[in-house]
Amino acid sequence: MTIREVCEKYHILPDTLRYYERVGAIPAVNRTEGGIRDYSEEDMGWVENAICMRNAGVPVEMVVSYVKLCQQGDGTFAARRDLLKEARTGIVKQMEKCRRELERLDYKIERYETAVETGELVWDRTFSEDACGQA
Amino acid sequence: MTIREVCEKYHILPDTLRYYERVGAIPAVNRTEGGIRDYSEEDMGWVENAICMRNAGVPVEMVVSYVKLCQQGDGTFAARRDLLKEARTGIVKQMEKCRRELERLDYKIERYETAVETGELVWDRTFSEDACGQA
DNA sequence: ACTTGACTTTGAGTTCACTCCAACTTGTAT
DNA sequence: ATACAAGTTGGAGTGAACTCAAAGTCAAGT
Repeated sequence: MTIREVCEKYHILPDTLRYYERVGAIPAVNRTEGGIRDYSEEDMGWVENAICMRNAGVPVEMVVSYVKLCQQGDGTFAARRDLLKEARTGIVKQMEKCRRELERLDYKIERYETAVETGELVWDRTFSEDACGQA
Repeated sequence: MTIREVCEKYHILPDTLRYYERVGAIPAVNRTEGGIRDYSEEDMGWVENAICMRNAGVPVEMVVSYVKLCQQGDGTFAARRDLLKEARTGIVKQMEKCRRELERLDYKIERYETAVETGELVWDRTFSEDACGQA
């Protein structure tokens, strides 16, 4: 599979794929005689891994660390598990922040819906005690 | 309330608060005679709003737009509602991506747990069809 | 062989959201 | 009065993650 095809499949730019490869977020990709990237099934798996982790906000540096551990062989299972657990914790934290803001937003949107009808905006609840649980 | 106190309350840096004010993510803050910021209850509400939205990954530019609409008065209820709905959509999308990656991660972590015990890593599931639903 | 378009590398540029610095002013404690 | 901490401004710097540009190479069609 050419870089173009991979990019179409995952809706990303060729430069992003090359960047991921350059920094090590994916291992070196197969090449043709002429030196052109020819993504194998395995390469695609790595690409997917990087995209999935990045989609969830996992830092590139963490993806790089994971790939490195994988390349170091079977002695790194525990380290890989720990790294993924750490990534998981970060994602859960981020989701919790989003959940709280969603609640806030839903309340506000509801108030604005009413305000659009009546012409008057009323808050019967205050948000002043903490910033979405961050205090 | 001084900038220091606000920062301690919300665990952010003074420079961040000044930055938010400068770009308009919060309206101009009350000042003392000498020109030192003295956050009122209302100012705090704006600070909280900015922090909450940012915590959920809403771009600063969107917070700025919201504040601008609020400052334009009662004629902008519908516009504000629409803006918050747009922010909401973005957050929901991000959470969905996180949810999918969490599933992936949980499966992988579970496999690694087993691998740590047995010394052998086995995938009885493939992730090759899409990148966490992004395809 | 020739054109055209896709691919290559290296390195620089961009965007976002802060974060820091320097020089100066304000407020508090002795 | 005098330190000295804490605040102020304007502007520069940083880190993360791309994204683009330039100059050249490769491959497919005519």
